[in-house]
This record gives sequence, structure tokens and C-alpha cells, in this order.
Amino acid sequence: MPRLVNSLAAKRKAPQQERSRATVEAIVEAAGQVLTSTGYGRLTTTRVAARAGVSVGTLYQYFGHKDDLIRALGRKKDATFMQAFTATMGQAQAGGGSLALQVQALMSTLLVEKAKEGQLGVAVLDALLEIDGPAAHAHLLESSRGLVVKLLAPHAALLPEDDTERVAETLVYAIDGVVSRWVSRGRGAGALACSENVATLTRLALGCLGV
Amino acid sequence: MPRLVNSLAAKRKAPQQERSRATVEAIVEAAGQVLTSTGYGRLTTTRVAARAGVSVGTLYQYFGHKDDLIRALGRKKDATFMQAFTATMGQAQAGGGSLALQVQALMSTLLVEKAKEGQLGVAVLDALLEIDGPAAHAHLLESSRGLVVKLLAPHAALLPEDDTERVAETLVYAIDGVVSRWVSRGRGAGALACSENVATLTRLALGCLGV
Amino acid sequence: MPRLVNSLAAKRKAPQQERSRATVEAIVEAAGQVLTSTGYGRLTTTRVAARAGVSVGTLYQYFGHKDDLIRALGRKKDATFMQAFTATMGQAQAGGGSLALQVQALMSTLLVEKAKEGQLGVAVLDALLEIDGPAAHAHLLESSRGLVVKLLAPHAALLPEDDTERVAETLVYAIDGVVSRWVSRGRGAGALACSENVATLTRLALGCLGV
Amino acid sequence: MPRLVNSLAAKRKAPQQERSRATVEAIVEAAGQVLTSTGYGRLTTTRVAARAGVSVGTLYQYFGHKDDLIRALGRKKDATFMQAFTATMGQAQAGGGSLALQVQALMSTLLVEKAKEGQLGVAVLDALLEIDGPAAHAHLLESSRGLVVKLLAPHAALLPEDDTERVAETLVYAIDGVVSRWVSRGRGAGALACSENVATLTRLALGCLGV
DNA sequence: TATGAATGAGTTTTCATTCAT
DNA sequence: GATGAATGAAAACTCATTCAT
Repeated sequence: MPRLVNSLAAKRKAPQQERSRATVEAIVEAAGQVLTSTGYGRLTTTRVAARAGVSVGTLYQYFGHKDDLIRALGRKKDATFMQAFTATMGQAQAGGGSLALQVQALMSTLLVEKAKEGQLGVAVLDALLEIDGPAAHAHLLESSRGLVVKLLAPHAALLPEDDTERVAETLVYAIDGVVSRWVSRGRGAGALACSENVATLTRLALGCLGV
Repeated sequence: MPRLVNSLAAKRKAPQQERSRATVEAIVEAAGQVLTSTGYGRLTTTRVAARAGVSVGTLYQYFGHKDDLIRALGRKKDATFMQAFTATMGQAQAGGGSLALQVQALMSTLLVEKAKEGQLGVAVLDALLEIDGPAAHAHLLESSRGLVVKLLAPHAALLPEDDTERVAETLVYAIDGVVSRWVSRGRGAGALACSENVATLTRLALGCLGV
Repeated sequence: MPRLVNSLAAKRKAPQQERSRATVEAIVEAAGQVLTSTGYGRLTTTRVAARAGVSVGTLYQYFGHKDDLIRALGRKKDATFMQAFTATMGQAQAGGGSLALQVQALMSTLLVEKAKEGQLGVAVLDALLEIDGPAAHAHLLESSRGLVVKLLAPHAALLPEDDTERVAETLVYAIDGVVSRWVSRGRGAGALACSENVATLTRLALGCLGV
Repeated sequence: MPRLVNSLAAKRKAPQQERSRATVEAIVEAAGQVLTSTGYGRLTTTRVAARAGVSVGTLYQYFGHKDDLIRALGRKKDATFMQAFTATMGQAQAGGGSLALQVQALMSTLLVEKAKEGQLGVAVLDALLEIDGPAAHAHLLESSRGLVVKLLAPHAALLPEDDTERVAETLVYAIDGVVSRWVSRGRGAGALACSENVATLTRLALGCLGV
């Protein structure tokens, strides 16, 4: 019999009972812990299963490939982050303050969220980078850039007549570069969102925008 | 900042004859090629040896561990980069132009060098990140921050009375974040050091400095 | 980094030293033993390696896939068989006896060779069937059919005006069906090539040819 | 010939209600489909259950082991086949035609039935071979040989004074060898029972009988 | 009876590293 | 110094089978 193509997509089974939903949750949680403490290179499915208190078989019932663990982690993280970020932006725009104030609010939220993510955030991103290559950033970047553009729109008059898209991209990359290193270095979680860091980031952003 | 550079990882045996030096050179070169084309996860010592045209045994005569290959690559890259960068800085400071001009010259050199490194640059950094964790950045960062501080010293009057160290750090991280993504995305090598990018980076830097 | 396609073909390494040639030999031998005694379904690479007295790693240095073991076995068997069979046919045609005598000589050789192969012969064929599907038979069949056609050519006058190709095919299948069951049932090796069996097969063949 | 039929392998629990019977039927049917399309190596109990529209648990309620699925398939197939074959033989003997005509009728039925079985027939046999070893053939062979002996009895006068048992055996094996390869090769179902094939088989059989 | 979640031993395959020649 | 054969622990992934609900 010739080898059949292993249908990758259809592999993952969606949990149908309450019990299994908890299991899946535990696995993702465990994956996060293992990823943070040992890095993707040392993350093994066996280890994750053990930490989650289930057998490897169970893990593979829900995550057909090792990579899927990471992707799940990524999806979860992105969702949480974007939700918080979008909320803040809604408030900021509704409040109608100056661009500087809006940026400051956003940077604050950014740092608070990143602080919540902790090392896990960077770890997941690094892992995704290894799995999916540069494409891994694409998704997050798109969303972020969209937000930035939306943020700047009402303030177009104040800004230099630049290519907004390009500026947004640069901004996102720069901020991300700074924040991820800060997180990597990892002092206490509280320290990250301190007012000093918010100020630094705000100034960086405004400088980058040419304001 | 703790001293993180693992000095144990040095070459197992220093090449003493001309032929040996060529061999080592070939191995490092091969490691770079394999790393770039397949990523650290797929880099095997056997493959590197094969590409270098030697046997694994020979490879292990000079590099006691797989990681040493990457570290050698990192050292080589850093040396090249810092040399070019330092040179430019010397000229810029000797020339005595405005801060803006000096920064622009440096950004130009930065991009030119990164373009030369190409994908290899990012690949090496990613690999080091996986091997040594966040500490991998430390060394390069130290050097860079030193340079920035040195650059800013003569212009202290122009600058806001900030914590220069802190600003330097932010600057380095931000620039690095932007550039590494640009490189990752990888359009043609020539495109990277285009005047538009130099301008963007220069403005980012100056904005970050509060000028 | 995106997944690279695993180059299947380039996997197997040809043994270059004397030592390794013996190793390869031992592995193939062991594969044959394991296959015969446990069947393909129970044949594991670990078991083969153990029986061969080498480590799995060594096995995989020469046989990139489990299947390759079986294919090697098949090639070896086919070569041995075809050599003996062709030789007999050469002699038979040179000797110039009647078709009946020639067929008898060939059937005798066939049974002698199959007896030498023993259970291994059937086991290999079954395994190949599972690996490659019906295509597995194709190769052997082609060769055999060629021989039959060549055998019949000089005797065309005696034969009914049939589609020789078709008859040859039927003949090969029928003989193979009978012999493989005889072998499967496996009484002592000596019994297989007994004159009675030779007679039965000869009569079958001639009957099939319409003589 | 030793008694080989493993009677332990019977169903774990006999279906007692109508609904159960339908379930069992569906499972066996599904097993056949999976076996045909993926081969025994890729047949998993889960897949069979899914295809049958029941859960694995249910499957195991009726089939205590994976193998039992295959054995059930085998029993079903044999029953169908023997029924048709016996019927034809009854008619043939009642009709009282020549041996040649009787054989022809039987060969026709044989091909028609094998065509109905299609790939499933070979697949089941292969699977049984893997499960039970050569013994798998024994049962079918016994029945077939019995039929052949019964067929020949009235015509004993016409036949050479051979060991009828032995001839019957050879005949069955030879026919089976030819037909199974034809089926394996699998051209359209209609083609198998074409008159040309019937003729070939008939001649083979008669030749084998020495008529 | 039916369900499907959970299990874990077992399989294939890889690769850093050693060492006899 | 160089070679490449050999090693074997470790990792990803599968699947027959059980059992609580």
C-alpha cells in the first residue's frame, strides 16, 4: 500500500466534554510553563504532558504536532493582548485628549500587558519565529500597525506629511525591540510598567512620529 | 551587568599551522552557510563538516561542542561589525559635524554592515539566543552602549538632562528592533542601506535622544 | 525556519571501509532473520539492529528507512534467483532438448532455489507487497515473463497460436501461486525440490502452455 | 492438516437486539472500507469506528481485538464465496455436462465472485496472512479442495490415475495465484470475469488435471 | 449499552559525540 | 592530524485498549 499523506489539519480533535476542556487548558498552561523555563529547544511533548499531569497520548489527542502547542499559546497571548490594547485605544480616542496623552495611555497598557505576559511573551515569540520563520511576526505586526494608523488618523494635521504606513511600522518595531529586551532582562514584574519606562516609551514613540 | 561571556567555550585546540587555520576557517564558513540556509534547528555537525569538506572528527578537533561553532560565528560577526562601526565613529568625531550628521553617518554604516551580514546576522543572533538565552545580547549591547555614550559626550549641552546610560540603552534596543526586522523580511541586500532607511533610522535616533 | 523536505534518496551512505561493509552485511542478514521469524508487522529497526549486534544508529547510517531494509533483502534475493535461473535456462537452450525437458530443468532449478530461500522468500515478498503495493510484484514478474517468452520462442511451432505474452503471465502467476504456498507450508527444505513436486510443476506448466 | 481455525476469536458478545445487529454490520462494513482504502497497516480501530459512525468503545463491545474485525471480514467473505460456488457446482453436476463445461462454469462463477469482492478480497487475505500467518489460507483451502475432489469424483475414469488430493491442491493454488494477481492489478471490475479470462483459467485447470 | 477521554508502551528516526584505525 | 564508523540516549508521534460517566 502506498503511503498516504498524513492529513495535518484534521488531526486536532475539539474537546467535546467538560472534562476534556479542562485537560486542554492544563496542557496549554503546562506548555507555557515549560517554554518559559526551558526554551523551545528543550521543550518536549513528554515534558509538557508530564507537567500537565496527563499522558503524551492525551496531549496528542488535542495537539497533533508539537508546534500546535506553541501556536495555541500564541493565539491565546495575542487575543489577550489585543483585547486590552484595543480597549485602551477606544477609551483614549473617546476621551479625546492630546496625541501625547493618548500615546502615553497606550504605552502604559502595553507595558502592563507585557508585564502580565512576562517571560512567556518573549519565549512564545521566539518559538514562533523558529517554527514559522519571519512570517510569525507578520500577523501581530499587521494588527498593531492597523491600530497605530487608526490612532494617528485624527491627528494628521499635527504630523509631518510622511508615509504613515511606514512610520507606523517603524514605530511598532522600535517599541517592540525595546520592550522585548526589557522583558528578557526580566527584573520584577512590577518594575516593567513603572512610570519611568512609560515615559521613555512615550518619548520614543513621539520622537519617532516626528512630533 | 554580570559578566556573561562563557570563556570555556573557546576553541579546543588552537590551530598552529597554516593548513589548520584554513581548515578552521572553512568550518566556520560552512557553519554560517548551513545556519543561514537551514536554521539552527537543522544544523548538524555532520552537515557542517560535509559542507566544509572535512570529516566530523576533524571538526571536533577544533570545536569541542556544536555550540562553539555558533559562538565562533558570533565572535567573528561582532568583530567585523564593531570594527566598521568604530571606524566610522572615529571619522565622524574627528570631522566634528553636527550630532545629526554624525548619527546619520553611523546609521548608514550600520545598515551597510547589516546588509553585508545579511540573513546570517539574524540567524546567528537567533541561534545564540537559543543557546545562551537573553545573555546572548548582553555582550553586543555593552559594546554598543559604550559607543553611544562616547558619541553623546561632546554634545551633552544639546541634550536634555537625562540619564544618558538609559537613553543609550533604549536607543540601541529600538534601532536593533527595527533593523533586525528589516533584515528578517529580507528584500535585496542593496535595498537595506537605501537613503530612505538611513533617514528613518536617523530620525528615530534623534527623536529618541530628544533632539 | 520553514520545514525542509527530507531528502530521502541521499540518505543512505555507501560503506567506504572494509569494516562497514561487514556491518551492512550483518544488518541485512539480521533483517532477514527477524523478518522470517516475526513477520514484517513485528519487525522493528531496534530488533534488527540488536540481532545484528549493532546499534540502531549504525543501522540508520546505511538504511535511511525501515523499508530500505526490506528492499535490500528483495534485491539480494532477486539477484540470486535470477542468476541461477538464467544459468539453467542458458544450459537448457544450449543442450537443445525438448520443451518438456527444458521446462523440467527449469522447474527443478526453481524449486531448488526457492528451497534455499526458504520462508525468507515468501516473507520478503509479502513485506514488499505491504510496502510498495502490487507494484512490488511488477519487477520480478517482468523479468520472469521475459525469460518465459525467450524460452518459448524456439518452440513456437509446437504451441497453439496464442498470445504468448498472456500465456507467459498466466504461467508465472500459477507457478508462483503453487510454489509459494508449498513454501509457506514449509516442510523440510529438502522436500520442496523432490522429484514429485518437479513433476507436478512441469505438468502444470506444460498444461498451461497447451502442450 | 491440523485444525487451525481459531475459535476463540469469535465475537465478544453476540448482538441480541435488532439495533445491535445493525451496529455490528456497520462496523464490519466500515472495516472493509478502511481495509481496502488504507491497508491493514493503516487500519486503526478508531478509524473504523468513526467510519461506522460509532465510538471506539462500542466497537470493542463487539470485537474484543482489532484482529477480530479482520477475521469477521474473512468469515463473511468466505461464506459468500462458498455459497455461490457451491450453488454453481450443484447446478453443474445436476446438469451433467462434460468436465470441461463444468469447470468452465465454475471458473466463471469464481471470477464473477472475485470481481464482486474486488480489492477487498485480496486485502482481507493479505491481512489475515499477517495476522495468522500461512494458516490463514488453510481454511479456505480445505473447503476448496473438498469441492474439487467432489467435482472430480464422477469423472475419475477420464483422469490419469493421480493422487487426486494432490492434484486438487495444486489446482486450487494455481488458480488462486493467477486470480489474485489479476485482482491486485485491478482493472475495472467488469473486465475480470470476461470470457477470455474464463477461457484462460479453464484451460489452466484442465491442463493441470491432465485432461 | 454507548461514549469518548485517557493511557503508555512501543516505534521510527535523529544527531552530538567518541574513538579505533 | 584526519577519518568515518559506531554509539545510544532522546525525541516525536501512534494506537490498541480500558473505563468512568
